[in-house]
Amino acid sequence: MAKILVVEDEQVINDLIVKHLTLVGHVCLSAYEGVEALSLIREYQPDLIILDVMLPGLDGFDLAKLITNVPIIFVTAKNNLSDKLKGLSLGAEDYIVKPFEMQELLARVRVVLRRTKREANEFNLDGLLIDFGARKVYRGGEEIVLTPKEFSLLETLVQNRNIALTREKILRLVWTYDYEGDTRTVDVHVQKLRQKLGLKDRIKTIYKVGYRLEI
Amino acid sequence: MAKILVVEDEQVINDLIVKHLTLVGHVCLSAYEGVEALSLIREYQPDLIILDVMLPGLDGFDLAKLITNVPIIFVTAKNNLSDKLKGLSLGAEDYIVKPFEMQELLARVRVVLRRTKREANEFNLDGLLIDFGARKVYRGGEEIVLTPKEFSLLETLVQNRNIALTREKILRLVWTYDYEGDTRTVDVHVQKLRQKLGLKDRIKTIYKVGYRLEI
DNA sequence: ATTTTTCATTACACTTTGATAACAAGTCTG
DNA sequence: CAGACTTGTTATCAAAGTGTAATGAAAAAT
Repeated sequence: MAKILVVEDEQVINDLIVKHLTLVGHVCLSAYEGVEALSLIREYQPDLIILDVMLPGLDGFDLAKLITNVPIIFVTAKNNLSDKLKGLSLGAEDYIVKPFEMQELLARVRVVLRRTKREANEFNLDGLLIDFGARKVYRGGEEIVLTPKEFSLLETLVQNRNIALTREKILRLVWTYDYEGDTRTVDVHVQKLRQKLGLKDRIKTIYKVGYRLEI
Repeated sequence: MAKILVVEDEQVINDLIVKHLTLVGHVCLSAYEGVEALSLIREYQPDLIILDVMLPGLDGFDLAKLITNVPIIFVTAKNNLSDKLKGLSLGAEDYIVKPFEMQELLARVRVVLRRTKREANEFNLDGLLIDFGARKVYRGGEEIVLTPKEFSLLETLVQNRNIALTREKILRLVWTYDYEGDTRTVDVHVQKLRQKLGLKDRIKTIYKVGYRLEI
C-alpha cells in the first residue's frame, strides 16, 4: 500500500493511528517531534504524512513549510478556524480535528492516496484516458496507438495544460534540449495528435507563439 | 478564477456562497436541485462543484455518482460519520459540515483549485483578468481574443505600469530590438488595446512622449 | 537481411496578422 | 485663436504563419 509517517507526540495516539493504518495494509513510521520527522522524511520519502499541529520544538506548521511534494493531513485538537485556514494555506491536503473517529481518518487517507496515485499515473480528458505509466491512451476501452514522440508530446502538453508553449520550448521538452531541427516538425506532430485523439478543439494554436492544451 | 457550480436548495445559503465566491473572483452558477445541476454541468463544464447532500429529488450522493472528472466539495448539515465516509468514498475532494465559516469554505475551494488547476500567473485589472501563462485575457468570464502583438504590448504595459514608455522603448520591448519601422505602428496597437479591453482611461497618452498604463 | 514503423522535411494551399497610408481629431504654443 | 504638430481611427494588402498530405531516410522490429 503506502508508506505513511505519523508525527504525533502523544505516544498513545501515535500508536493507535499506526495500528489502524497498519491493519488496512499501510507501512508506518512514527516520529514524536519535528526534527525527528524531518530526517525520517528525507530518509524514507513517505507517500503521506499525518501531522499533529501541536508538537514540542518545531511545530506542525513550521514543519509543513519545510516539506514539499509530500501530501499532509493535519491533525489537531484545536477546532479553530484560523488554524484550519493556516493549515490549508500551507498546502495541506486535508485537516481533521480531534477527537475524530478512526474510520474518518482512514477514509481521508484513502482519498488523498487515491488522488496522488491517480494524478501520478493517469489523466482523464474528455473520453480519453491517458496512462502515463504504460504510455498508452484509450478511448472507450479501445487503445489508440501513439508513437513514442506523439506520446511524449501529449505528455508535455498535459503537464503544461492551459499554458502557452512555444515551438522552441516544446522542442526542448520533447526532443533533446539542443535539437537543431525545424520547428515545423512540432506542427506535424501536433496535427497527428489532433487527428488521432480527436483533440481538434482542445489543442489550440496560438498564432506566432505555439500551442496550448486547454482543459 | 474558476467556474464553480453551487448546488444547494436553500436559496439564502446558495446566494451567500455565490456572493462570497464571486467576491474572490470566481464565476458562479446556481442549481437548486439535482437534475438542473446535471444539465448545467454538461453545458458549462464547471471547474468545481459545491454540492449539498440533502436535495429534493436526486440527492447529492446520487448526483455525485453521475459526475466524473469534476471535483466536488460536499456540504451538509449532517455531522454524521457514515455520511462523511460515503461522500469521501464517492470521490469527493472534500467534505464540510454546516454550519461552517465562509472563510473555511473559501480556503477549501482554494486548496482544491490549486490541486486541480495549478496556479497560473495572473493579473487582475478592473474587471480584466490577464493570464500570462496561457496568454489569454478575460472580462467577466468571457475571453477577449488578442493577437500576439496586442498581447505582448499589454504584457509590457503591465510590466511597466505607472511608468511612461516612449514609443521607441515600446518598439524595442515588443518588436525586435533593432526594428526599423514607423513609431506610429505603436499608436495603432495601443488604440486596438483600448478598444478591445475597454482600457480607454487606463492607458494614458503622454503628449510628445508615449504611453503609460495607470493603475 | 528484410520488412515495418517512425518521423523530419518539403511543398502548397489557406489563414491571420499587422505595417502603412490616409484622413480625422485633438493638443499645444505663440 | 490659428497654425503646426501630435495622436486617433479605419481600411488595405503583402508578408508571414499554419494545416495537411506526401516523401523518403533512418531506426526498430521481425
